[in-house]
Amino acid sequence: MFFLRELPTRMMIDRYVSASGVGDTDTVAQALSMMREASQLGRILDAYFSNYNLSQLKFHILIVIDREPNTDSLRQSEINQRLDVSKPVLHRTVASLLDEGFLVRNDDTQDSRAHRLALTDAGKTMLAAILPGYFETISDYMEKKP
Amino acid sequence: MFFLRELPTRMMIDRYVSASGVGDTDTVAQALSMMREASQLGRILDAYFSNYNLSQLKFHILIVIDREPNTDSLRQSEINQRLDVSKPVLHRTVASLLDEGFLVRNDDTQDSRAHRLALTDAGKTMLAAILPGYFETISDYMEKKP
DNA sequence: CTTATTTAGTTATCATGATAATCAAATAAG
DNA sequence: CTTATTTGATTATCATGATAACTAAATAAG
Repeated sequence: MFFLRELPTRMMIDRYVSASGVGDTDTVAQALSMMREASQLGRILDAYFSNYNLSQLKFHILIVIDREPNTDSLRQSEINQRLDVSKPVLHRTVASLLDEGFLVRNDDTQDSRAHRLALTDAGKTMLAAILPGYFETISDYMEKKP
Repeated sequence: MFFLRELPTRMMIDRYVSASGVGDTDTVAQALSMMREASQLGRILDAYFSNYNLSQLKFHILIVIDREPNTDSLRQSEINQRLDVSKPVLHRTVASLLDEGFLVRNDDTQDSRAHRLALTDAGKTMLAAILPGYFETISDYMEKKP
């Protein structure tokens, strides 16, 4: 999260960046602007997902299972390879998706410690319902921002 | 936070965006890429701040007080106008900065409900110590990313 | 003036991120 | 084979974000 509503002035950045010779002022200004915009868009998307009682993480879990080319299920550890989130948070969020009926869990025949997670029909329906508005929300933000 | 390590393919975006006519595929792809990069840089910055037992929010609080042109103190409500964060979180984090000795709090002579928050010498020293590395960290990330 | 509304700050509670530590099964090493 | 290490999942605990509801003081409205 990047909280600053007004970014540091070019002068202020310049005082530390080009003065100390560690980088380019414009590039740093661009990075700060990127972080601010991503925070704003992130908040807008969180609001969009909350209409469906979902979160960005839940959405991403559904997405990575759905888009897998050769199977319709993944292990928790495989989801973890695809999502940059800690194991306990993934575990808790998967548990919540199971509880809400968007995922089902079956034993893994290869490894008795593991399970395979697949989308239910409700999960597929939710994903189909949420995707167009997701891209539209992003598209709207990009058009309307200065 | 944007967790997806691999962004949706252009084809997948296209299926929802240009097909439904609600936006431009390239623009959406650019937005997703921006969110991913901002997440990654955010994690790197969090790691940098944690070396100083600080957070991005604490840093931003110190910054907005320090950069104020006509005064060396702000009310909590004034900080809130400058930072996109909820009142309770700001309150808690200011309390923590007071406790750590980076801020001091004095009564506001205009309004008995309010207080004025100013940097201590330790706060100014911390800010001076952390700023160059902050910009350098951002600069490094921008140079090294693909 | 008195009452109503707004503003500044605070408290309680919840949601969602992280790390550290643990258990059991699978795999590698001796 | 037996022991050591790695891997998959889980639990406990903490950090840091949010909203809702509250108090007290300041300000506006009647």
